[in-house]
Amino acid sequence: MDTGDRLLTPGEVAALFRVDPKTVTRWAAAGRIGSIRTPGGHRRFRESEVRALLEGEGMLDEVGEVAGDRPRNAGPAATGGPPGPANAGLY
Amino acid sequence: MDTGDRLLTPGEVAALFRVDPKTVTRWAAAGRIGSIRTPGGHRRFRESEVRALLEGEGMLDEVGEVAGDRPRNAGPAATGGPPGPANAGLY
DNA sequence: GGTAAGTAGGGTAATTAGGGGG
DNA sequence: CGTGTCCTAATTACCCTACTTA
Repeated sequence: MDTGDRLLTPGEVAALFRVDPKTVTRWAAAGRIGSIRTPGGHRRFRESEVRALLEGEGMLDEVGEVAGDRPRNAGPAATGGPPGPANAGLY
Repeated sequence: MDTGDRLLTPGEVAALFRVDPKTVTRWAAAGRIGSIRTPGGHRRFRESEVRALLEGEGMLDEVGEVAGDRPRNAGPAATGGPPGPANAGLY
């Protein structure tokens, strides 16, 4: 069960992705990444989910998009059935 | 049924939310989370309430998924443990 | 009774949330 | 369309000492 349910702060995730914390917050707002809200309104992200995203688990399209192409995001359409982030409409 | 009246210490709740014990105490002081006060003045929190807050507090009882009744994850268990980090917008 | 750990309390700095505009 | 940076406001984290709990 303990798949490493450690919660990371926006700053931690931002450092992992080398982006601004604001961008991470936008991902959570867009439902692209699961987020746990504290009673105070701050967000916490699951280390396991962040790691999966870092590996490319978010896009199950690792084949055919490696070289000589500009794949914006051909069909994210969740056809792969991401078991986790089912939270779409946030607010 | 038992509401899981197990009481958790501020340190336990803080570890669950990845915050400081002081922050948990502040939540109790602000009335954001129920707290039981000991005769000495220390606080105890209900395990059931804390868990509800972690899940998003959407009163969505996801207790019915015990046996393979929902073939949702057919491949990679990306998120790992909690398959449904469905959080609710609270702000 | 005594020791160690945790918690409460106040105060200050750092981080985060939200919106707007580039 | 997505990201980085600006602002203000709110929340959180770490500092301290004293008391309660185990």
